[in-house]
Amino acid sequence: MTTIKDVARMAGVSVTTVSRALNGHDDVNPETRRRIQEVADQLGYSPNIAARTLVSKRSRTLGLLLSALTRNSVKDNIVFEMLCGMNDRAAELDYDLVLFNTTPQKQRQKSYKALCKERGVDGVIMMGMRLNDPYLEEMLHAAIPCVLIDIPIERKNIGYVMTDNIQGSLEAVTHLIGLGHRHIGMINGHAQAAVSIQRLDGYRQALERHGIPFDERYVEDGEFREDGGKDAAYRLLTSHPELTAIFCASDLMALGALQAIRALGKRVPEDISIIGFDNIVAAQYCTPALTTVNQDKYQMGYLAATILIDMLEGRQVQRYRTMPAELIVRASTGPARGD
Amino acid sequence: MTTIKDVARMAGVSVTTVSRALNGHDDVNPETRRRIQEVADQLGYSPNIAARTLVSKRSRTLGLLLSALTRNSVKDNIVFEMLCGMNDRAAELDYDLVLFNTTPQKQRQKSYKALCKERGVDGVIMMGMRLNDPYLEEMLHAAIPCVLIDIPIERKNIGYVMTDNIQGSLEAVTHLIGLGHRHIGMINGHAQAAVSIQRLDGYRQALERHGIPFDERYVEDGEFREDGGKDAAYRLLTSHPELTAIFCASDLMALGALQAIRALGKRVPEDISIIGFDNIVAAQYCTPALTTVNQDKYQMGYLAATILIDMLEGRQVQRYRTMPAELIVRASTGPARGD
DNA sequence: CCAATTATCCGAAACGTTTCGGATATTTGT
DNA sequence: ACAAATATCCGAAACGTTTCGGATAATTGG
Repeated sequence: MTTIKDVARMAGVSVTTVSRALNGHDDVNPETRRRIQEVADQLGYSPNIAARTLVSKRSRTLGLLLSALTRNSVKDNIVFEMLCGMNDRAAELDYDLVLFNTTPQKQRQKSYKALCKERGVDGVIMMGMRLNDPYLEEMLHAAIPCVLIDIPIERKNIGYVMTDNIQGSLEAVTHLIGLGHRHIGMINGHAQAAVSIQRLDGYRQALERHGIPFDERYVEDGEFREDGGKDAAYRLLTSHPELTAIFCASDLMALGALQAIRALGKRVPEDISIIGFDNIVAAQYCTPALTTVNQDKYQMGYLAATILIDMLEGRQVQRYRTMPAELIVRASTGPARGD
Repeated sequence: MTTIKDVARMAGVSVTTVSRALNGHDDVNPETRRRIQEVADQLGYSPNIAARTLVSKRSRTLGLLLSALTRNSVKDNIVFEMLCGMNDRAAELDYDLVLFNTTPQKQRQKSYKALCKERGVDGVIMMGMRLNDPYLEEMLHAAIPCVLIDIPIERKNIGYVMTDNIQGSLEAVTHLIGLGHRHIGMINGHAQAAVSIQRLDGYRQALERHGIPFDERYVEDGEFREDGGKDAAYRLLTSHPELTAIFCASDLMALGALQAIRALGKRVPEDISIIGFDNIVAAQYCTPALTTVNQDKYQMGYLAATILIDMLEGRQVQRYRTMPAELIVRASTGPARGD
């Protein structure tokens, strides 16, 4: 492979000058710069990133800590869409992405900071992390630029992007109430997710605004999993037969709920209305098509990369972004049955 | 960050010894090794990968060239599932993955070899590449270990993994013939995909075995896109009203075909039977649920990573793998209508 | 015309590893 | 007891960049 030395030799200048010329410093003669550029092109030179990283501490590489990139998340294209967004933006800005391999057991051995330092990434995007994840705490102290997805923490060197979950669930539940529902259950994710807290909040606010008392027995956790949603729906509907609608904090759980309802011999939406959250691909294809709250996942990934790179390159920027949610009414919601 | 020098100083040995101890070389006293390991743990030392890569030319990093990781592939979870498989396997074997950002215009400027060398990746997994992609040709000459997905090329330093597409489409079309269909159209991808060639082959073989003449006018390309499938189905059905079934080379195109058929006022499967390929998530949720040929996408990614790392670490290994395809009969296929 | 500034270039150090070649001390074989 | 083999360690070079501090030549100001 051709190195900077080859270019220097062939152009008849020192490596210093080549480096400075190619990196756009201004103490190099325009004519010299042109010649160096020509030689570099001709030789197909491109700098060795390891060497550059070693000395300059900058690698034009973003680290991705995606806890959900594993076997059982394949139905769930959320991560994928976000990844596409990040990848597109990173490509535009000429950064590369590295996927950190972080199985839970590895987390114990290797600190967050070590992970980043040894890889020499300039910054990190984190998603799918639980609020009590040890990495999260650690990250707050490490001085490494980081953008969080779905975790609203405001600190130096940290940005986040998330959907307006309160607005989203508020609209969803209001939609149900508008259809005459008064006994509305909720299948939430788990307590260690910021989105769960917010979506529950929106649910409560909607009820409150319409004078419907909040009943905590109407809320079950489904761990954001399909079978978790199925179990939760089963528990909810058998314990509280008065329920006519269920708001789910994710489409995947809503899909599970659909199964449970079918197994119980009830119909959607005639007997029970269902709303999901996320607008995953399966939501528009399942039967009945799922009414849901759309998150612009691609855009979130795109924005996360944008914010991170802006931070890295010292641009002033809005570090915290909340994207609007959008209710998408399909076939899984209808008027409340008259009991 | 703590470096190898810190460990050396604190352990009272030279950096050479620390390096050799930590890397498992055998010319170091067991007791010394233990002490060094202890100090390293205590200091939270982990080697700087850039420095290591620079000198040793090995980075424990795999490069991913995924042409399909972009906005319009979000419905298509094939790449994602494969990625999950690669990621899991890489994590098990302690490798990291880097996503090369390769927009088409960048390909022109930067050679494949330069891309790999400058990043210092040990090997590469390629997928979604067209047969006439310039990178492909280049890669055959570069001496960089590479695993191809869906491109059966047998060379030194190269492996591939793909599905048995001939068997898969053979089964699919045989299934249709078994249901009494005699006029079977095909929506293929495009000529620059090995899978298209193989799937067409399987289609022809199935017809041939049952004495049904092959009619090239029954085959249209849909470019593996949903709208492409829709257009192709429209052309096929309007030009050849005798068709009672269509075999699609991808589920995404089958989804498009479903739309076209609906728009033409026909029913699936009563008027037209449809079979897809891939078994994407949407296939099981759409209406009618799609009969399709399953590819074990996760396993393909997992295998690709396995093969590549085996090659890198000098293990003897089966470099070429063809995975069995599996016909999954759902609701989009039925007996041929009697005209 | 001389001093001061500016433009342009370069040598050498530094980044954190691995590894080659050798050095020293210890053990073995006879 | 002595040569040979072995076990254990280390110094220094090398990897390919960037950058600090300075050097030289050209230009400017008065």
